[in-house]
Amino acid sequence: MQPEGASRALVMSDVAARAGVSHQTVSRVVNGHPNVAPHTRERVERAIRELGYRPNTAARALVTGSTRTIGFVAVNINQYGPAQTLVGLERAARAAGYSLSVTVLDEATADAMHDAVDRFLAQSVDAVLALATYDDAAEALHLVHTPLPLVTVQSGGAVEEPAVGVDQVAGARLATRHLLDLGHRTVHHVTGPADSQEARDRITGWRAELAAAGADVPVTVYGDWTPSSGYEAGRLLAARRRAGEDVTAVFLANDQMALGLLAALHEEGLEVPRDVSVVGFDDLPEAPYLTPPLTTVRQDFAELGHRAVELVLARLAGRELHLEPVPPTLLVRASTGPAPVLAAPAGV
Amino acid sequence: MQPEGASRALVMSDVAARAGVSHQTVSRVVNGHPNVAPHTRERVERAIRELGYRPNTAARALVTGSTRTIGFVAVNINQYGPAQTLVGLERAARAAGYSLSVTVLDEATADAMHDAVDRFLAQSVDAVLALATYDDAAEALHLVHTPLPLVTVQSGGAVEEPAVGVDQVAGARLATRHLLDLGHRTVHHVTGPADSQEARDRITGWRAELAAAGADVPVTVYGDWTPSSGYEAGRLLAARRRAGEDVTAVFLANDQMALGLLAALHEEGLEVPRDVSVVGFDDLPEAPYLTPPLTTVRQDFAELGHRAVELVLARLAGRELHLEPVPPTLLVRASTGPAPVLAAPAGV
DNA sequence: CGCGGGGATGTTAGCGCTAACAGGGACAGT
DNA sequence: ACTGTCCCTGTTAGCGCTAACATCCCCGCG
Repeated sequence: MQPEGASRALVMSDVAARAGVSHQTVSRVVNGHPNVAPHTRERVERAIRELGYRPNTAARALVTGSTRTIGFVAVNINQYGPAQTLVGLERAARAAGYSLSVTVLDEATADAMHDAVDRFLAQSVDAVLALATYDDAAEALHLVHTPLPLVTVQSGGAVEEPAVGVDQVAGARLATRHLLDLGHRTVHHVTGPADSQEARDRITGWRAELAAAGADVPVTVYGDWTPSSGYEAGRLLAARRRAGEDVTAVFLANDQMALGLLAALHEEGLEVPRDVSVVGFDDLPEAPYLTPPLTTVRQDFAELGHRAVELVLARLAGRELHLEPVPPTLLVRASTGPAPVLAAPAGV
Repeated sequence: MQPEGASRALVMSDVAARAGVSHQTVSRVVNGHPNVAPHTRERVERAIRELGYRPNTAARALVTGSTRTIGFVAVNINQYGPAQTLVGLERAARAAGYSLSVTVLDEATADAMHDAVDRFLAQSVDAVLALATYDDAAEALHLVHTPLPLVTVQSGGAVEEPAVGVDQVAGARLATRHLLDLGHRTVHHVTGPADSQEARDRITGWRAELAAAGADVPVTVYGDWTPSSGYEAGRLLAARRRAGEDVTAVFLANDQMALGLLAALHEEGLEVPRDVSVVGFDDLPEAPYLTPPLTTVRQDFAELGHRAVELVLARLAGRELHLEPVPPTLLVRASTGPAPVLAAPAGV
């Protein structure tokens, strides 16, 4: 299919010679220009196939000014969400004929962010995608001035740049609604770190859903995404429960904390979901394998990537485009169940 | 520092005009050529700074044939290891003045792999890095013929291409040794999937260390990286223990399985590390937060990335270079302790 | 004092491609 | 039959840069 011996790189005129046309006609065929006779087009296409020709991107970029490359900058890629976002973005970019150049920042300072964007500029990428879930990253992004089209991902409305994201508020409402629907009188919430827009949005959603149902809004339990903080939250909530509080349902801002909470509840002799129902957020690969399998909220990273790239393409074409946030989905597993009929005044 | 108004892209002759030299002299300064008078060099550098000039990479790539970009292809980036590898690679590439173009494959077929490498070729990257821990990916890589320098990462010797990796065998020996040193008479092993070279290497290391210590080699328990399989392994090992087998120490091929095993042992009424000591592999971010905090083996991904890029640079320069695998380290936490003094004939 | 040599700089020719313009043939309308 | 038009194809001129060659000047040496 492709010539193995890399004797000399093929160029357009090699194809032209073989097809008996000028190199410009080859260019027209390659770029899908309309005014080429079907017969000619076919011959050129055959020559391209037979030779295994590929246009040189550097030459193309030099004359068109476009590299068909998108830069992606993120601060933290260890976490499941960011890693999945990268995957979704890459896939969507590839589908649109773009490749993704990735930079992972060590720290979310304006300097580091500026450096990254600057490097992208030097690389002459066509646009920059930035993941900015944390406030410092979002702020740093604000301070970066660049002629490059910039699209932020998952910044949750913290920036006015064109942005795409998953609807965190809706996700939190979904989780909370599910628990209320199961008959729980209220839902406790273990938050993520305060400097994360996503964490704040999840609090907002949880609160909104409780308010809509007329349920009590319990004091939040602070967490920081780590299983350790989930564990602590579990101890705390168990204590509150012993003190007579109505702790039968807990919604945690991520699955890792749910993992810790599950362990703590187990140690406290509370059974999930018989005594307490638990919902997480993220749908980690291990979520179905926890004991019990975790009910959680899944974000559609493929769709997120798709919309991000769509937005980039729109900006590149000079179109204004406003995209709605991606709706998340609830995955009901075994960690949630009907509210226990404890000292509740009203039974079924 | 940098002109905000992107009126028109600056080119070399703009700098040349300002510095009162020819564009070629500017080129020489930019590329650090020796024969430029200090005085001239200084003037040119000042002009570059004042104007905020940046060489056009496309033009440069066109004439030099090098894009200073490395392609990275991986099949699975969701897992902790691969994601960290990406981060390490990017950092090292950036430090060496290269940028990383990433492709994530949906499936490890030869076709998909070929496609990815082909796209890199079209993009005229300087080299390709491939993550091939699974056999199918490694095989696919074998079938790909390309003029591009190719370096594989974490393939564990399954490919003869120049490769870098973490020493999985050594890691497994470290874990096993640690348990034996604590006085355990033997160590049980929960494996990873059979089609993973890493998983096989860990079995090899575990077996080698047991053999070196003259300890019994118990039948392995099959796992597949998932917490679920770890949970099953926990049930199985607890049963074996009840049947009189000497199950006081378990080494699992990854932390996720350890997570499942921990849950199973807890359910079985076995306490870790009093009854059973547990060691994982990977040092997941949640490892320190499990109950109990997990003793595990950490791979140095920064160093891995560094060596991978070093190898790429060597190949690019035509140098032969053989790099030793990166040694992993053992992190002792609370999940391991001295062997219980059960029905053992010899006590302390 | 003339000449050779080497360091500093300038000039020229592409790298492979696309855009803009030029040309040529076929067809329709008069 | 002639002209205008449209479609197809070819020719030419760069895109911004680096490599190779040309030039110039200054210095040291015979």
